[in-house]
Amino acid sequence: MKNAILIAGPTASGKSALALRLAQETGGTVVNADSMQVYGVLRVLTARPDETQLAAAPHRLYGHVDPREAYSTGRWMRDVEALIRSGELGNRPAIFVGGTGLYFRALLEGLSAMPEVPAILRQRWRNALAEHGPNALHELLVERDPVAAGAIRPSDGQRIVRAMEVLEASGKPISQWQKESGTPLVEQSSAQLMVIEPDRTILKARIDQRFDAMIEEGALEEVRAIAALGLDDVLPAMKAIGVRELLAADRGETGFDEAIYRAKVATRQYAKRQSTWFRNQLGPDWQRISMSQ
RNA sequence: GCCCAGAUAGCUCAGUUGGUAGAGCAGCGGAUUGAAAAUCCGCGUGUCGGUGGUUCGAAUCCGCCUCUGGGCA
Repeated sequence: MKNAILIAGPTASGKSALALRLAQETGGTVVNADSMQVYGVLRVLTARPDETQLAAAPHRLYGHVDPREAYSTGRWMRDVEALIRSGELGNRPAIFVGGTGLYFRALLEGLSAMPEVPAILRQRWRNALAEHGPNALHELLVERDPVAAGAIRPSDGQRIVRAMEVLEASGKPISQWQKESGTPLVEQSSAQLMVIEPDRTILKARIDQRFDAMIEEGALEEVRAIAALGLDDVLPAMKAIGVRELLAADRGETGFDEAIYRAKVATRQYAKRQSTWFRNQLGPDWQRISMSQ
């Protein structure tokens, strides 16, 4: 698609507000590019737009996924593609906003067309990882896909498992798949690319303040609600920052002050990883904004 | 006022019989192609409270001072 606006930035950098403003100015649609805000739970804890904000401009791909499901970059790309094809965006700009660097890369460069891996296979390799550890699986990968093995550290269990399951599901090494670039969904030359790069000290203050506000808005109740679903801890929705920390406190394993501190630290560390991605992975075409508002 | 115990990295602490110091957490840098709020890699950032002494050499031993905690008054 043409004339898209992309807004990347670490958590709590004020990007959602900027996206909303641009949507109102242009009549465009805000499209979520955040891997956690897709889930239909944890509205407060994932800082998903509230009713008022949703009413102020069209928003898409927010909270549309059941937390029992494991969403993925591939599914997000298919959702975006379906949205574009539906024609509902019209000729007003789509404003992609979020903190997931990989989503932006996929949008601009496409994702290799690897086939869906059957759930049974996925589970088998995950079990193998749990049982034998990453190093043993890496040795296997060295034999079966030496190129991928060379690029993946022997300690990186998650990527090793991905390489093994793709190979087994498709009969083709993941290193081969990755050479075949996919189809971009956004035409970069016509797009406006913005990344917010806030000062660390200011961002820390904003993170602390925002988490306190989340607690006041009912983050604990949200976490209790998701716990009541009895989901497996490995599901992405259960990995949202604050879930583990607040649940531990709710069970009496830690104090709430401790849980809040831990969650703030985890958010800060996440923001740092995001900043590293944006700093080094986004190309020179991105406009770097020191701080919006 | 007296007695005792502390004072070492941003925080909590370790440091054998003297050889200019190291863990965890925090922090910083990096990787990143369907779990990415995930996963993984690298880095110690220091007036060892201050001062004088003993010693070739002091975080370590001795004196004095300062601060903190506890006890006795």
